[in-house]
Amino acid sequence: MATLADVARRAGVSAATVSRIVNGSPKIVSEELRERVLRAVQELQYVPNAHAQLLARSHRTTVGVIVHDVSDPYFAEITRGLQRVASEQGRLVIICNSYRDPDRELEYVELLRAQQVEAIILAGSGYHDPGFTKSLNAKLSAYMATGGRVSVVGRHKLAGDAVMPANEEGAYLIGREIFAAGHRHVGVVAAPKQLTTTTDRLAGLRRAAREYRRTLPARRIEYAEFDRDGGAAATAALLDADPRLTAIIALNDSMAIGALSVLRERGLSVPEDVTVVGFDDMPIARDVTPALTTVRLPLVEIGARAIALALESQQPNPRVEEVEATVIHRESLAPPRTG
Amino acid sequence: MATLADVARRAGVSAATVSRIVNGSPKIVSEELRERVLRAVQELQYVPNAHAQLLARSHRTTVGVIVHDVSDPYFAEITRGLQRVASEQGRLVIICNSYRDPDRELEYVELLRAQQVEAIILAGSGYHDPGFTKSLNAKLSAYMATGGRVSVVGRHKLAGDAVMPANEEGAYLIGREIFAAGHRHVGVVAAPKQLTTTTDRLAGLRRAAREYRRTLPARRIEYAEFDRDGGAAATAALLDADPRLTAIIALNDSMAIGALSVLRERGLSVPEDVTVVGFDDMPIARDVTPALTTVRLPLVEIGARAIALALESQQPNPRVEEVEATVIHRESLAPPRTG
DNA sequence: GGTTACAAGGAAAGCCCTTTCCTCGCCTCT
DNA sequence: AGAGGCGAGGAAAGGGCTTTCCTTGTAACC
Repeated sequence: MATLADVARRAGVSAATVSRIVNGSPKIVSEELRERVLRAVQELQYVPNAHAQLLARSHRTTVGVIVHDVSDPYFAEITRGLQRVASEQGRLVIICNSYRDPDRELEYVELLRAQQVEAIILAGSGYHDPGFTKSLNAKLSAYMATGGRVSVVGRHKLAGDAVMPANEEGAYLIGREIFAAGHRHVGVVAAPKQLTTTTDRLAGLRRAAREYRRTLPARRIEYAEFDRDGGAAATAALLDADPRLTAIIALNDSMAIGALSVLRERGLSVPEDVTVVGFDDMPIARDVTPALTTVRLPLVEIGARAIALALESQQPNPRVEEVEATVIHRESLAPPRTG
Repeated sequence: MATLADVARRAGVSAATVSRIVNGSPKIVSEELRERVLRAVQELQYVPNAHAQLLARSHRTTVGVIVHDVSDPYFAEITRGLQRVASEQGRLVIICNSYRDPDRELEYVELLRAQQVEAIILAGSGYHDPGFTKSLNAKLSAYMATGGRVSVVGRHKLAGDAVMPANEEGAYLIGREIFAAGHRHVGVVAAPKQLTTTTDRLAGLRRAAREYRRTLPARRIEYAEFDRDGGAAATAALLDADPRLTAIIALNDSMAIGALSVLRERGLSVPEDVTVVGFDDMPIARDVTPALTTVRLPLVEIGARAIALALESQQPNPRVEEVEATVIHRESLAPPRTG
């Protein structure tokens, strides 16, 4: 690779001059030199070494984001919002997939710190695991102590700014709809227990149940992987345990889609035989049959807010922003047959 | 941020020793010093500056990938394969979304070069635009001239290794199924004309048509954005122009899903009234109603191959690997009503 | 006892830039 | 004519790390 020095030599000027021209510094440089340098840059196909620049300059310009998996639509949407703001602000973003592995998450925080990122965004559910939370917080605090910015989405107990999707409230709202429609035998297709997202949403559901003088017994909650196949498995288990189920609440849309597929296989029609609702309102939710009634979280905006928070001027006290959830009514919810 | 020198000072040793311990160099260091250093590292929460390391070391360890949009399932899958191989090989990957903007693509090549990446992977359709192709090639060649590795997926005319999805062949195969089933009025929901993916797939369709002594007149091809809404718009246009259509071939699954939604709105049932087929076999294809008959491209593997090619030992002559397409039979294809 | 050999740790050069501080030459003003 | 000012360009000091080459101290050998 051609270096600054190569260009300088070729143009017969000092490195300082080349640097000034290449970076458009305010310092005035004569037209003649400028031309010679630019020509040399062209001829050598010179591109400045970003790492050397970073070392020499003081300000950082990269932000890191840790998600469970970008190819999961939930995170894809968040990342999209994030990217938009990032490029508006001239920042490069490094995306890291933790695949819901706490250790990997820890490693990535370290890696991003090593990369000297300006901010770290953590998206995705937290874990009920005090040990892990503690060590993550320790790493995050160390990073923040040296001027790093941290912003998390949907995690209660972490250092840094936070944007909190209304998981509890959203679940409460959709739960109300279910109970208001008269469902008595309702099953919950849930994500793994140790995810805070699971417990938050479950809490909302329970609040709705209480309001309608119902309960959500443990046997009507089936925990599984937080994806389509997990949803299918949990639905099958629920149905096997109690064939009278008239409604299934899935804790996200992917799981709801898995539920739909099992129901179809078993010849049960939705919503006539069984109501199914999801959570998140991912784009595909309107295109499955029947279109999913679900809870919308403004994911793109959540991502955008998270990075904006991190990038905004250094405020000492962590801020938390709540974002609302709304129920999207489509076709997969109906009253039970025997009303 | 604590630096190497800080650690050295605190442990009362030289920077060289700290470096050797932190990086596990083969050089032997006494147990006592090692302990002192490790303790200092702990206390200072020291993390080596990755940029300084990169500058000081010779070997690179990051690869860059340019896709149209990671949140598009097509690229999400490719990226997943890519990421897998990358972490197996201890590489960090930087993902760049070009949003199908040629200029941005050019910029990103530059940016990745500046980041000193070991390899650049370009995924996603090429453009029929000689000027752009030429300048992209120039940049790529400059990069390769200095030891950079390039690998592209599905682009004919670019420097570097390539993995070529069988776009023409896949389209030919699905085309044959359509014509063999007896469809005579078939419309094509196509992506923008200037994408090579469009022309390749169209070519395959034409070959199939020829074999069945049919043609694909221009008025039966509607070009639109390469996504769900584009598919919906194109389908509507096609239907308006010729209500007798009995089959719609969409050039990818997203567009097919858009087609499905328009058909549903208009009260046409699939596949009884109209057959719909897609392309790519993205995960959701099996979950829409009716499940999509489509062409499968092994996307995860394509991503994995692309990065493997780039990372393998420096072979001078570019290699190209073809990957096969297969038709996945589901429920959205049937013979036309009037035999 | 003197030489050699080796092991353990340190000094310093180098990686590629940015930026501060200088220098030099010329113009302007009195 | 001399002082002062200013404008254009360069020298050099970092920035944080790796790694080569040295130095020093000790063990081993004849």
